[in-house]
Amino acid sequence: MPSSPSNQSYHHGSLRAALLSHAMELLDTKGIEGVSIRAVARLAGVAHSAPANHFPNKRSLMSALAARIFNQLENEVLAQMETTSGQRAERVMAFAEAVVAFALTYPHRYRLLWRRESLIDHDAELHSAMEAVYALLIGTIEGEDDEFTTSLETRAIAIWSMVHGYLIMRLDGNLMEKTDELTQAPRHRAIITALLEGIGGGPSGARRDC
Amino acid sequence: MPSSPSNQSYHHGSLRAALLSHAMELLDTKGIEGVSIRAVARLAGVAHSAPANHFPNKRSLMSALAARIFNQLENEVLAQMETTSGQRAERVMAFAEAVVAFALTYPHRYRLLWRRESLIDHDAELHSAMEAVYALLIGTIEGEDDEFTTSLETRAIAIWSMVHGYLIMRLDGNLMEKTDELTQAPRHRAIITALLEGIGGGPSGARRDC
DNA sequence: CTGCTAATATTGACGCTGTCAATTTACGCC
DNA sequence: GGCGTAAATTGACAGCGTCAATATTAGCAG
Repeated sequence: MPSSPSNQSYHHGSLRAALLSHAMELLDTKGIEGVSIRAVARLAGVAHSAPANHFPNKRSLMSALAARIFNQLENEVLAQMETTSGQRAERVMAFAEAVVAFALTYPHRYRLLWRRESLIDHDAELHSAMEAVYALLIGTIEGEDDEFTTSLETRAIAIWSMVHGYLIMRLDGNLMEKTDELTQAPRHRAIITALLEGIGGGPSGARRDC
Repeated sequence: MPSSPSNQSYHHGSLRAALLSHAMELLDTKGIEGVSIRAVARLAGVAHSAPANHFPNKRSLMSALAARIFNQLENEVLAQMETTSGQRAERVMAFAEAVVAFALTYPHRYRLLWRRESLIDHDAELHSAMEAVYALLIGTIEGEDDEFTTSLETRAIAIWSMVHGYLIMRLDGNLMEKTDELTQAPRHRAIITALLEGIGGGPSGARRDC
């Protein structure tokens, strides 16, 4: 009966799913370095070498984990964007809001997404899971006539880069600690605003919130 | 004679500097995971436990390495910015240009700078080395009257985030491969341009280069 | 110049890791 | 019912970071 995970038979039945689940648990509690094949196997109650049947090496396990995390992120972004059907700026802000919220809630999961040394270089499943999130981002800025200096794709990468760069530094506490302790959470809103309005041309508004 | 590294005496003389040098060499050739205390000691020709006298643990070694890398980056940025004494946009571009060039030349060094799990949380030397680069960035955008929607600090973090986010994804090959193979290197110029001109308000120029 | 102390390097051990090989178990299909 | 094969087990290996005990030497006090 493959549907019973706690089966005490020799064969686990659904070990692959159980391994991923325990790996996620370890990732959340102990961080990326805390995820080891042997520890995961221990949690699943199987021998240290049992995972080898489902994941040929550690990177394979971590890649499957990362793909699952990208899928979660996609769902979070989708949910957040359903609450907003407004203008381009609001849609971009909703995207950023969802990613920031996810990363701050599950910092280690978010970090793993970019830990390329721990992942398989061109894993198909992982790649398509990431592309799905990227497609959502494209959806936030396309549709209207594009007469910007930069292309649609460049602007998408710009948004993605900024959100990601901000998060990595915030999660690590670099540069941010002294600033965010004062202004609290919505700093990322100001960051996105800076991107939307530009920082090189001159004043484009009166209100300053951060 | 502490100035002779290849001294065959029992005491190395300048082991700490030699260890850092060999660690940098390993970092460049084998990546972050390739830097191990024992491998570094092997390269230096000392016992596997000799580094413990100079670095209490691995994070201490990696932090010293990262601080040295930040210092190198600071010099690169300084050199690049001396070639440009132009407007704000050109200074920002020069900063980005220097960081991008450094990261593409020494990808593993750049990656280590943000590998917080491998570094000491609040190492003083590392922190001040990073702040020095941050101060250069502040210098690129301050001076003129600030009447932007966002604060000076927010705009600095925005630039830094965008450059960093772009680089991490480009080094990893995420999202970038299919785009950069077409447009080649100067994609990051377009990214910075997007930030300078803004992406939310509407067209602000006619020329489109990427 | 002698002697002592503290710094530095060595050896050895421990538990942990990822990975491989050989073996045992049991499911499912003919 | 037997059998092939997938799945799990045990055991081993080298490499890792770290600690403890030991050996060597540099530098300074007298």
